[in-house]
Amino acid sequence: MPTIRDVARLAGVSPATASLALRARPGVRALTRKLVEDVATELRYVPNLTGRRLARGRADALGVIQGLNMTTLFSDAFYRLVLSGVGEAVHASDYSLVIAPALRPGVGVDHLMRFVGPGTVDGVLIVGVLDPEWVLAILERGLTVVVVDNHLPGTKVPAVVHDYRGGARLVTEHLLALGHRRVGLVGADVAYPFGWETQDGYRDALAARGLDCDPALVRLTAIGVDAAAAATHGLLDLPDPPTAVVTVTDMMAIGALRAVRERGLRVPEDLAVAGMDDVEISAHTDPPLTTLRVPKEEMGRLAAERLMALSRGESPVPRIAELSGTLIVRKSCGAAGSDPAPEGRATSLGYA
Amino acid sequence: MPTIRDVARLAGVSPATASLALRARPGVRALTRKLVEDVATELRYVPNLTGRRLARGRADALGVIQGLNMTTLFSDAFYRLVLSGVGEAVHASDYSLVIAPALRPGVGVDHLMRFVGPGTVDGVLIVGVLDPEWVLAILERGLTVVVVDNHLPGTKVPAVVHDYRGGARLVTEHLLALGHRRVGLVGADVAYPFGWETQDGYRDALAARGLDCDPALVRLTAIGVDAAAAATHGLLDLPDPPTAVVTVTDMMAIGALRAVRERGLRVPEDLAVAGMDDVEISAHTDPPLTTLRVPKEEMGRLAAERLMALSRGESPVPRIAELSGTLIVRKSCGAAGSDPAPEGRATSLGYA
DNA sequence: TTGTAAGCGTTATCAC
DNA sequence: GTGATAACGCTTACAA
Repeated sequence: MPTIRDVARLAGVSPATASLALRARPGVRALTRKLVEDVATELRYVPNLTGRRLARGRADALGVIQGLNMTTLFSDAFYRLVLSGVGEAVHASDYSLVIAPALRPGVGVDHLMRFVGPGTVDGVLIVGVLDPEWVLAILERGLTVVVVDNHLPGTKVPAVVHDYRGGARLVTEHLLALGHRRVGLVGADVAYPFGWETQDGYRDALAARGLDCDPALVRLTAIGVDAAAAATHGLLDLPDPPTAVVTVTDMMAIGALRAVRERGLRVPEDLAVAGMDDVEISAHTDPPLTTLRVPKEEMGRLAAERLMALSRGESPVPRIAELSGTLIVRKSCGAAGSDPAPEGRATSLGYA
Repeated sequence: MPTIRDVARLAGVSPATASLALRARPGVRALTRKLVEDVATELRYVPNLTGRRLARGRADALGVIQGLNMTTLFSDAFYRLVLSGVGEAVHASDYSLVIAPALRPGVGVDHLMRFVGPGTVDGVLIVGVLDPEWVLAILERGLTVVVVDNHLPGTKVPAVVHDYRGGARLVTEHLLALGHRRVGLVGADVAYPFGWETQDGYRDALAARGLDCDPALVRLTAIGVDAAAAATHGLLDLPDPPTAVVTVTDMMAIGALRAVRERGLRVPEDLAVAGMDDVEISAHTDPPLTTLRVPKEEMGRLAAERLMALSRGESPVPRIAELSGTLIVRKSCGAAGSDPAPEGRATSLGYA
């Protein structure tokens, strides 16, 4: 592997000059630059990033740490789109993207530093939910941190979040606007903001119509297809069952669809079902899901941009950026809608 | 940021000893080691990976370069599972995973070296199809390369591939075994191995039964839902249309399903449809797809392992590793089957 | 068992 | 404009 000294020697200049020339920096004669460049291509010289990083004291790279509320970043229907946005932004700025292993029992924060420690990356993005102590442990290791799709109340950790409260309200209001008066909630029984924000949004919508919240209609369960199916069965077992239900993720909505099907009932005639997230599969269920489109890629993009800014010493404000979703009306609530354009780059960036 | 010299100084030892102690290497007294470790945790010392990489001359990291036959590695239904397997293997070996930006006009191989050049990674995995010249250009830059899901005939580039020929044959045979005699092929009009291998497999199956291959039943199109739908329409327009069709990807099968639906016909009664790949969505179409399960995660895992072995100087044989898929019988061909376990590790988010 | 010293490949500072 | 030279943080002979 030729080094910059090899290039310099063959070009008859010093390494310093060769370095300047190859990076097209001012302060080197055009002729000299040309000479150096020619030698470099001749030698098939590739600058060694590691050397450069050490010398410059920065990596121009970002790390990604996955939260605990997903099995795998790559396979999770929601987060892989966030990751896609991250990749876009990072590469657009000529930063590298480093993926850390998932935290597991046995893989602690210190182990993580062997992959995304200071020096290798200029900061890390925490995607999803991670115990606050762990986040703080990461900060203590000297890394710049931005959290996506979660925030740590009571801390100063910058975050990019989605307005789940407003989103849940929007979805619930849609059902109410369709005339439903008994709307159930299949919520998430989790101890992080997503859990209570979605419940609050649901209650906001009811309250705005002056409706009472019947506790029997609220079921908190694990986030998953099976648990949501069970919860839906529970709702339909009620003496006075709901005519519509909001599930806080689309995968849970798929569970609800299954429960209805298992009873020989139909969606939306017997039960209207609305989800949240708008993942790939949501347009292909039977019937296609009415849901809230969470701007997943945009969240990833924004978070990456903020992290890069932070690593350059800038301080983006506000500390917490909140994006809002949009209602996607398909067929699972009865108000038929044509399928909208798939989620893509051009999304309105509604700060709340 | 404390360095190893800080740790050494405070522990009253030399950097060399501190280095040995912190890496739990032999040749240092237990007491000394304990002392060094204590100082390190006290100082919150995190070893700087960049320094280590430079000193050791290896990165313990792998890069991933995405091929041209996908939009995004993270969002592609097929390749994200390959990537998932890669991540698993890489992290299991304590290697880092670096994602390179997609090659585009303007992002050439040299630009790529700013992300996954020698020094930063010990080798790169090329996922999917890339022009042979580009692969060679990467090799010329001194990187170790393994290609996944494609191979470069006539070169010595190691690869992990899937037996698409055998797979297409398996799927076609399934249709023939069900009694179909006019089986169409919606193949891929592409100039890389996948294209012709799938065609060969289809013909193999027919030949094994002593059937002629009616050229009118073979349609080569772009890989995509719409093109496949159009091709299927073409087949159904024939005076003597097929009673079954094989599409070489599941996304194309979805196009075929749509075409049948658009004509007011039914699957499988009027046309049996079989796909290949078995992506996430394939179990959720209406009807669920009978398809070939390509071991995507396994391919990624194996490729990563081979690349790591290669980077350590070992030479895995054979140069090309070929994996085979398995037939997944669902309902789109009429031979009802219960849905098999999903690919990969059990996930609580498992689809219904 | 421990310390010294020489690199690894690059960039940045400063003379010239 | 260009060239020495000194870092950057770590590992590893080799010497003690």
